[in-house]
Amino acid sequence: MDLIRSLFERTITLSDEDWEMFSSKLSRQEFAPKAVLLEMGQTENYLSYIEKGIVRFYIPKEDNDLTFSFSFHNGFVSAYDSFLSRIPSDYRIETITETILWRLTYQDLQTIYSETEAGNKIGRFASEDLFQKKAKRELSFLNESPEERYLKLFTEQPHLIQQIPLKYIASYIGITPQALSRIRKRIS
Amino acid sequence: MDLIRSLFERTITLSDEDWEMFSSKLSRQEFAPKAVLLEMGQTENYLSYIEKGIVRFYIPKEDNDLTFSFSFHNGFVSAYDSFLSRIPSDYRIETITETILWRLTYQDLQTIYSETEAGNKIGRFASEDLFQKKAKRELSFLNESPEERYLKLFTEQPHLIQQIPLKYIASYIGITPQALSRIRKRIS
DNA sequence: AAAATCTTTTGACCTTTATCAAAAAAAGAT
DNA sequence: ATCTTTTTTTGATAAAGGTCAAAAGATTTT
Repeated sequence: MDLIRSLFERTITLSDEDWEMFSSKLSRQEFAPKAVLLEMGQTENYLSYIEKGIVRFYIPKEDNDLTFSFSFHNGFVSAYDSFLSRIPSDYRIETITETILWRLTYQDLQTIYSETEAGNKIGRFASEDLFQKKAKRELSFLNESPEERYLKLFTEQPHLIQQIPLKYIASYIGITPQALSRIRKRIS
Repeated sequence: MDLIRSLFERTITLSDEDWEMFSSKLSRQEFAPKAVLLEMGQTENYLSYIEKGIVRFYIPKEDNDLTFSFSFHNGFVSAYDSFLSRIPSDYRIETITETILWRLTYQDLQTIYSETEAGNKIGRFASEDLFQKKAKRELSFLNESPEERYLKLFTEQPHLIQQIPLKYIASYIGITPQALSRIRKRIS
């Protein structure tokens, strides 16, 4: 729990009362591998912090799912667009490995927004952070070839490649598993 | 000015005092076509609302610029990542057509954040909005072919295709001008 | 209006990825 | 440990986009 606080306090300073109020709303939950955290068509009700584990975001497809994002240890999980807009999610969220989350419900977050000074600040930081990640990814699609995207993943997050099935990574990069297999062959 | 207020109030309700405080910081400025709003390497100092005009975000390249975003009439302009992080921007922002902006400086926004209740709320909404746009774009890269992306632009924002040079649109879609030209031929 | 510059199109050829199909390898279940 | 299922690799072919080069069309400048 203190871990979470120290994480936040890298960017935001919270008063003890605000922290008390905030942390009292968090609930800890464990999940097995391949547990569904949010089903497609459901409205996201949680904003969760990952204590441990790997989570995958994807649109289920007949043959090959469209995996568009991962979240890790120390990151956040939420179908944030659905969470914000209260519109059903058009994708599914699932654990890959065993995962431990600290969850905050939409209602509780609204309470935090309205009752604490720091609430909107937290919401603003979370959104700013998420925005910056997506902005980076946009440039990677425009600027880099699939091969470069893979190499970057490989060098920047090697643990990732070891724990996540390649077909998910292929999808995340924007190519077929066959093409990724050939890229790997080429660069090895 | 009232236009801006009514725009905000679609999502956020401001008290008259907060609005007074907020709007007093906005300054109106006009720009000619191809005016540089932010040079690469400079730290973004503005968050601006577009009253009129079209704006292009791009990384200058030897032969062909990498255009990754546009903003229009009623939208916002800012190298928001640089604005947030206070790190120099690695891209340039330029008008395409004659443009009128309402600008807010970083310092003034910080003042608004600290002095008004609504400040963080505004910041949160702006970030949430920007996040959702990038998230949509991420899926369009993974889900759609360049041809589909062009057709979507063409049907959803036809005015855009008339006013923006095709080579910028090609870059935005993620292909060369030659490839876009052939796509246009194919589907016409 | 003519010259100069920039944008868009076209052609030929090459590289990369998609697709269909199947084998090999790895992981999970009994 | 063996069988079953899933994941990864390999092969062959086709489609799409990239690249180099140049022509045609627009726009801007003088």
